[in-house]
Amino acid sequence: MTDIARLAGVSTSTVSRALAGNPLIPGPLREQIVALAAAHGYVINQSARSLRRQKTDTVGLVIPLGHEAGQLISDPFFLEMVGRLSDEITLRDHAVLLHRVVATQPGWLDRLIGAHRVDGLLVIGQSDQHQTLNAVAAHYAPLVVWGGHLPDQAYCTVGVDNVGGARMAVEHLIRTGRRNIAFLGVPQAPEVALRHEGYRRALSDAGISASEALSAPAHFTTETAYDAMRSLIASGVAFDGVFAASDVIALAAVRALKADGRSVPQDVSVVGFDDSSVARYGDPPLTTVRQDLETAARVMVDLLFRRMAGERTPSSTLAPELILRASSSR
Amino acid sequence: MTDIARLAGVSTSTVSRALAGNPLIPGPLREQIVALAAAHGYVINQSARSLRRQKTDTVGLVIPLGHEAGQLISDPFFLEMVGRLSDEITLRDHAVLLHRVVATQPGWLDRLIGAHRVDGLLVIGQSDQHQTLNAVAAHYAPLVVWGGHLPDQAYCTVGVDNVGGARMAVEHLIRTGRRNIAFLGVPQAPEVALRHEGYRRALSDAGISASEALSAPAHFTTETAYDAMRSLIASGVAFDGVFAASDVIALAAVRALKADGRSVPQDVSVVGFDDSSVARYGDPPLTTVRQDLETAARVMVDLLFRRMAGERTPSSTLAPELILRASSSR
DNA sequence: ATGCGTTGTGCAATCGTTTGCAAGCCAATT
DNA sequence: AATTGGCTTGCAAACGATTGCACAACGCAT
Repeated sequence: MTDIARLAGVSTSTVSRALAGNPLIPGPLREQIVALAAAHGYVINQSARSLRRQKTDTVGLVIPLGHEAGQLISDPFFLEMVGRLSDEITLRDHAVLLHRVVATQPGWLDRLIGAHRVDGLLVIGQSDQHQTLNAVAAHYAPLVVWGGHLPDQAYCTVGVDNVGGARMAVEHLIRTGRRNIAFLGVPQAPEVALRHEGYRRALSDAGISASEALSAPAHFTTETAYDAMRSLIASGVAFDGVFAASDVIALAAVRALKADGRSVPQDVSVVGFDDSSVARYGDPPLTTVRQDLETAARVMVDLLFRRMAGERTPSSTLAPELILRASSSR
Repeated sequence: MTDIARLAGVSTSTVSRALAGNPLIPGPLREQIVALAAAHGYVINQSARSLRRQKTDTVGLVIPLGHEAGQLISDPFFLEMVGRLSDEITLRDHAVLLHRVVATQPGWLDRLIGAHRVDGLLVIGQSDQHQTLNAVAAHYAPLVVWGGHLPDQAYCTVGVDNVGGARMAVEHLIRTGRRNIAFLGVPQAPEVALRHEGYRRALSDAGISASEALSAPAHFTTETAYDAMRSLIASGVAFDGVFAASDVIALAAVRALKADGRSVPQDVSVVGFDDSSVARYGDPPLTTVRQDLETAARVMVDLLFRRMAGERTPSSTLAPELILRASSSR
């Protein structure tokens, strides 16, 4: 900047103001300086700018992998969410800092915040970090979390009605004559716990007793889901329907069922959750509970920016939609 | 930091050194300061640190969307790549800054670099920015690009042998008796152009003349791919095989074919490219050319870090693998 | 007591911006 | 001619770390 100032015959203050579009600097001079900077390929150093302004124009995107066995960001739903959120954040002229948090030592979130690299935080999925999030929300406002809505929750969430969505899925299975319906998912993550709750309620409303033996713990990865389905089959318990906590789990389950010689949906109806890209192209195409990611991302980013501006915003719950496809019989 | 220094009864220099694990500070004192910092939730301000050290411990992940009609990061292959690269970068204690570059005004890459927010850049896909990349590589070394290997290329790339991979795909189609093979993809992106080249060579080696009428322009999005397939069908040209430049395109093509009453693979064999997550679960599961993303990500990050350390590394080409599934007949 | 390493610490400059405050300039008013 | 006020512009102080250099303290040999 010093160079540009010398070239333009003014001080760095003037250059700084000109580049910031400050109306104190008269139009012609401002344009001349901007042109000069462009010609010399000068770009403002963001570290210095951030330090001085105490803001970074950057949003942190956090993917907690606390309860996951796998080490990587693999679920297509999460990845689509990353894409959607990035688009939305970029639209607002902010940069995106991606954080993949796996070894969740206590204080990881505070450290993220303390580093002052971001002006706000978007957390994709609560994982098993509900307490941490609650504690942090007490002193850090610009934080929006994608996930389930819990009763004792102090932070701002956006998410679909998981209980209602699960209910729609299971009621659909019951309506099409299924009685022994299995659940696939680990309830550590609140979203999954809520989906399990919806599953139980739908069953009990229909007068069906939910057997514990019908729930198998499957993480959000193909491998554990496949294994969970295999061991459910091996356990010998009878079932004619499966409600999975995600599409990836559902598709892995379909694969395991086929490997066992059962056909979908004739022998077993399968319903997933998310309606991520894989669901539509699945074999068979997957009946699933759609979460509208485009809206979700827009709402999350909107809430975050309002929080960054000092507003206190409430949580927001979106309506899920049941998408009927071939993996469940009519 | 001043506070911690006061509390510990030392100067900020000492605190800085203690926190950095500098052996100048004797063990016991160092531990005491570290403990004090932890107890007070003190975290080093990264803007200040970056400014002073002139490095950010951050890698930029760039997704150029120059030639794409759509506005967002949607292709699952790109997203999987983002996930894989993030994992690999995090493993090396660096942060990830995600850049989605859509309106590619000239100089966008220089502006990215000039802002000094990252120590190195990973570009996912050349898009139509080959010239830009070439120009920048002349003065900016820490840059690794995923994409096709071009003859006049000054920057470091990692990518599969696109010509060879496409050849394998098309030869497989020919071997199984297909003669009229269509190509789906826009050749603006070098990867796609190279795949088209492999397609042409395989045909001419088999003594089949490649008709221009068999190539349809499809972008990396479901919609344009679907439309491209529909208009190819509408054009009335006869074909019994399709080689698509990506899995997303291939699956959209399958959908369009089914909508027209043709069955896959009986009437038309379809082969994709990428082996992204959707391919395996497709209906029917997709024969495709696999790009090993795990290796790819590791190689890219490894090369980038060597370049950041000052080494001059050459480009690297990975071997593609043909994955046979049900979308093509044997 | 002096000299000389060795070790541990702090001073102060520096990284590249932004911005409050003051001052210079010029025209208009008294 | 002096005062006022509006525009422009620059000075210099932050922002919060890191680090070269100097110096203090200490033990030990002379």
